[in-house]
Amino acid sequence: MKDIWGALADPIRREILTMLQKEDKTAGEISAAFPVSNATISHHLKILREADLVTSKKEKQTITYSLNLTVFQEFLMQLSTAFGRIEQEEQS
Amino acid sequence: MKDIWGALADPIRREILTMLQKEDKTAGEISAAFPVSNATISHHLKILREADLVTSKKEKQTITYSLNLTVFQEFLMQLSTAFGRIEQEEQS
DNA sequence: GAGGTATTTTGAAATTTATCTAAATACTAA
DNA sequence: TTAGTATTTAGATAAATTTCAAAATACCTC
Repeated sequence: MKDIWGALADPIRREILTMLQKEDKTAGEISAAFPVSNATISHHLKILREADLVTSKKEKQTITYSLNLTVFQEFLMQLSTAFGRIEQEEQS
Repeated sequence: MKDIWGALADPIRREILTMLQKEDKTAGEISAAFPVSNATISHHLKILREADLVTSKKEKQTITYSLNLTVFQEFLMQLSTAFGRIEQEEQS
């Protein structure tokens, strides 16, 4: 459904993206990191999938999630062109 | 309250920011641009103010809103450092 | 097939958000 | 001070979102 803003509006979903930066994780591993039910995390993952911010790959029993960095960076690009280029910070 | 993500989650609020890029506008001018009541727009403006994304200045009868580009760009900076630097596009 | 683990889906409750109308505030001008 | 314009606040309702427990799906192993 491609609602990136909506997907990014929830703090749990943003944390999920952050943890996927380091490495791919299974739904169970992601779920274990938050104090909510796995049904809830599954729902958050669905929203992230629909926004194309993550991809999932079914393995034996588990489903492994990966960050779709490309989509995220395209989103950042659009934002930064829409709202003025990001300044070159050159401290030192 | 500084909830930038929350403030940016709503499409009307994002449009308000976009229209303030061109030039400052009064609450009434902003309100006139959307098919919702001015009370609703006033509420959206409050959320944008609390997120520090806009500033307001009371003039005679009107209140003029301005985009706080600095806060927006800091937000972009944080995002882009968190999720990998934005590529240097150098098409010609 | 029976049981076990991993994950998603369903359906419902709770919370939050967006919206409206009406009332309140503030200022101007006659 | 009365009337008018601009904006916000209050209170209520509607719609969307988050969450949970329980059921469903899928796959693996005995």
